[in-house]
Amino acid sequence: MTDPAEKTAVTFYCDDDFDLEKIFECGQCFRWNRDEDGSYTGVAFKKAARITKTGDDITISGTKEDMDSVWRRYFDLDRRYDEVRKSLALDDYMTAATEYGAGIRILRQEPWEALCSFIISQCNNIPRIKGIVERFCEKFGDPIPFEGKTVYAFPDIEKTAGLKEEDLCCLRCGYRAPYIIEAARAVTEGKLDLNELSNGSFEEALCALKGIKGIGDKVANCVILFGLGMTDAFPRDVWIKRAVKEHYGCDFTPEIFTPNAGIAQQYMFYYRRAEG
DNA sequence: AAACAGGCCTAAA
DNA sequence: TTTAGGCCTGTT
Repeated sequence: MTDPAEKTAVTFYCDDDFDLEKIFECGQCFRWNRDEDGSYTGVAFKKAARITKTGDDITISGTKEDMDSVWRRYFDLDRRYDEVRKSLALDDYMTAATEYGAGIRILRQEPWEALCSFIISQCNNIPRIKGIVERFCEKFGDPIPFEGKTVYAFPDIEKTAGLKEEDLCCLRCGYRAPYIIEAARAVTEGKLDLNELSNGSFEEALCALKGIKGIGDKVANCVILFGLGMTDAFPRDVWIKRAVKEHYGCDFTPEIFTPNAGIAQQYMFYYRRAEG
């Protein structure tokens, strides 16, 4: 097999927010890993890549076609995050949060990967989530040659739908195993059209996702935000609940951040977690 | 050792 | 409609 990623790369200038560490380690994704030189390698949309930042230059391994067909959208490059931050700095707290999180971008991930990853995320910490996801990919994902090694794509929905619960025991994902399989089957059986969801409303997507056993409000909102690209979805995990309680009280509504409540949520999350 | 972790489900008020 | 307890696994 050829490995074009080793030979080519695309570099572009970015004067907007783009901090690799914050993007990949703010809790929104689980498949990017840092190397000693500060670059990150990962897989998305069946493409492996290494991404490096030098000054304001971002270099992504792969062809220009990969850049245009995958990474531009994945990294949400058509949105000005510096302007989003400004619009969200409505009070002292959000001013501090957006300054602290400057450099974050919301990744537009594959809907299925987001769905599956955030099912796994429930009641888990990030290292364990990453471990489970990685074992899932190694065991059931297509191999992709990259930089002399083999990495693995996220497993296909169809393949997952054909698995039995015991096939997933090696992941050590516990009680989430049936949820993963059920979600995949909902898609292959036509009960849930993940691609179509992004064309509909937030409410429709929320309702459709929560119709699947194992997907509640929090996971559904994560899927809508990170997988469907609806920037108003507002996942409430324990950290967000703490932050909201401490700074806004119980009459808070995320609509004050419309149309970017989900992005606001990410700044709040990242900031609150850093406080410990 | 026992409690807790980036939820969700079910049963019971 | 809200609340408690249990759930796999891993770490503290």
